[in-house]
Amino acid sequence: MVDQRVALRQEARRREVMAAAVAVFSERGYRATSMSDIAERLGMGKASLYHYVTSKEEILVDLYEEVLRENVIAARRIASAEQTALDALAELIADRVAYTCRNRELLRVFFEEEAELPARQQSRLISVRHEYEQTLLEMVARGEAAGEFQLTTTPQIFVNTVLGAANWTYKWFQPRGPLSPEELGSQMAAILLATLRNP
Amino acid sequence: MVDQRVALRQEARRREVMAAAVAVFSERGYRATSMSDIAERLGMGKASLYHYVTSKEEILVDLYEEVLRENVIAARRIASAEQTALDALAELIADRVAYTCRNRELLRVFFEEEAELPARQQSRLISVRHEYEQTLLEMVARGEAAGEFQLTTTPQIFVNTVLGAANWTYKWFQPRGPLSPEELGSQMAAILLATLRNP
DNA sequence: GAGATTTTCGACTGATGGGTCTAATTCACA
DNA sequence: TGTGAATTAGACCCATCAGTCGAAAATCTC
Repeated sequence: MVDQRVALRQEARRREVMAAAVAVFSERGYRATSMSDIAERLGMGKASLYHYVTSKEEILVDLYEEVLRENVIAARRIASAEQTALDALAELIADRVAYTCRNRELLRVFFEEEAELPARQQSRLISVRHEYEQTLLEMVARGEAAGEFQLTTTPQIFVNTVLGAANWTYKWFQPRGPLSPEELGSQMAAILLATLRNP
Repeated sequence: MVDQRVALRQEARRREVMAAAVAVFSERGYRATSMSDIAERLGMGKASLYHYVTSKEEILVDLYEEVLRENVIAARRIASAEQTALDALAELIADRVAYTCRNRELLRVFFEEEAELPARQQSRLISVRHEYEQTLLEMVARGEAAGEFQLTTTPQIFVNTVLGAANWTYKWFQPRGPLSPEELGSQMAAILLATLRNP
């Protein structure tokens, strides 16, 4: 009973620490950020941080774990969607863009700090990324086989082009701009899939 | 006479240092790279490095300067091209992709170490980027005004989408793959401009 | 409100890294 | 082969930083 309460409070505080870490890592970079920087942002001393976290590296690994988890879920959702390959692609791209725009700071860290990960996590990262990409490739292959559309390039190149455009949004999306992440997502999907609609 | 020879030799050696720095920065990140790492890669002691370079920061600034210079040149070339807006766009994208693929390591540093730049360089970076983007936007506006094509989104969004796809190539292009940077460039241009060819 | 538990932190440690100093070594040229 | 400049580097300095320790506050429980 009591343990529960304490555990929950700690959990919540831990999340605050992670959020602060994301903010600072994103702004200065993982390596350039000291534990004191994170602590300062929370108005606490560096030593206190270690009550919620065991190491700086653990923070980074956990952040990656969070994004990776989301990736796995997204990949599953994609694979099980019952719709035209074209529709599925559109939904996927819009989703991906929206997610990226909603978590710009986290994804900046995710995309730019790969080299800081311990080897274990690095291979997990690669394998999840591969799985995600594979799902996408299969989707494209399905659409092509069904005669829904025709590519002018390798599926691989098409997929990389699309993902590049979508991922890059963490660098330029403005949350105070006129478009919501979802609106931007569907507009970008339209741009990126235009090549499929006419040969 | 003699000074010339010496100056040239030093210049050449300096370039080797910069190249080594790019390689290591790209692999481990700027902050995680020590001067000894760079020196080691060249088979020399850390102290020797300082004969060719005055500080670690200077190396980074110079690398940015190099890319920035290329950007300015590219922007000028774009602006002065006498051709259809559509053709110009295609050429530009292909160019951009090819350049990025040919200098993957340098561009990884360029895109991922912005936060490490001193304020002076950071504003220069922003202004050059802005200029480049502006040129692109004008090109799109010209094509639209001339009735060459019609956008389904803001020019800004279209441009960001295109640049995202092009820039992202530093993350996945494989120099040992079947496609040359130029071939990939023109294929990607086709994908990205398809949206302009039919409403 | 005593006693246990949780949370906080000041002070410390060991390691790393940017940059310097001084001196040895190599090189170009006469 | 001698001389002065160019090149190299070992040892050193100082700042920063991840992580620890012990103890003081703050909080909770009954």
